[in-house]
Amino acid sequence: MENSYFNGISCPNEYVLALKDTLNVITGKWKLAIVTTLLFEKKRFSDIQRMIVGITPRMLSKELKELEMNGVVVRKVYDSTPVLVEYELTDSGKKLKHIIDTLVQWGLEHREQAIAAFAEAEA
Amino acid sequence: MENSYFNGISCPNEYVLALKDTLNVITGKWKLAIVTTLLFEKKRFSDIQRMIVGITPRMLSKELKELEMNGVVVRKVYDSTPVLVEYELTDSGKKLKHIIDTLVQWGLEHREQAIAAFAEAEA
DNA sequence: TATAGCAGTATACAAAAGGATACTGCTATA
DNA sequence: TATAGCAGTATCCTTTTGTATACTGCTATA
Repeated sequence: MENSYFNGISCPNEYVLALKDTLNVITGKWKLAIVTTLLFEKKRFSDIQRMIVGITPRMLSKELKELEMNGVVVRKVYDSTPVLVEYELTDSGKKLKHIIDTLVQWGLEHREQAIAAFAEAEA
Repeated sequence: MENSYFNGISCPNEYVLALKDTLNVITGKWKLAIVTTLLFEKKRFSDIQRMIVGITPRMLSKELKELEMNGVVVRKVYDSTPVLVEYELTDSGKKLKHIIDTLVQWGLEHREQAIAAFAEAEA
């Protein structure tokens, strides 16, 4: 396994790429919101739009395409009339729950300390 | 504990805020790079700048201020001559290692599947 | 036949994030 | 006394990200 230098620290190349991949998937204003609604169950475009308050169809379309490109979501088209489209998480997508939990956990543990630090920095 | 609606899903208000806090800390082009270099040991401004290839002093300064505001980093000024400034992770900051590990882990597990999905979406 | 819903796209714009470059005041060292 | 290093700041610009608004083609239902 080859190593690369990330911030002067030698570490496996894959680690750096893996980190970038993950960040790619979870950053973006609506990405985690979309993933969260889909964790429950697969949904249609208009369902998602209704559940996520404030999202425009343009952004929903864009984010869904990126999630699909990244293998987090699959778009299923049923050729009924009228056409039915459903968005569903892949296995990888479902595993994002663990990441979300970890992020929430850190946030909870950190919250009080952060508030204190912020108050101090303000003063 | 009060609940709020996140994407139409009822969940504790704190969870949503906690998630936002964490995302605030880890998003930004250089945030995790800075945290990673500091995980090793505390460092001076110019040390960090040397280790993170490509970062400008402007961005480093900006990101460090935000990390400090968020209680992830502490800025220590020793009034020697010339003045010595050191940046160090707080306890919360050190705990970000767990998040980074989780992100890398997901990325590694996901990588092969993602590549396949991408190839398919292209075709 | 008019209306509403589905699944989006198109165009234009505003805001946020990040980059390039130059500069500051300080001091230790050659 | 000139130079280099420390710890940044200031100004301007480009790129990326996200918003607003209108529109498309299709079809089921009233």
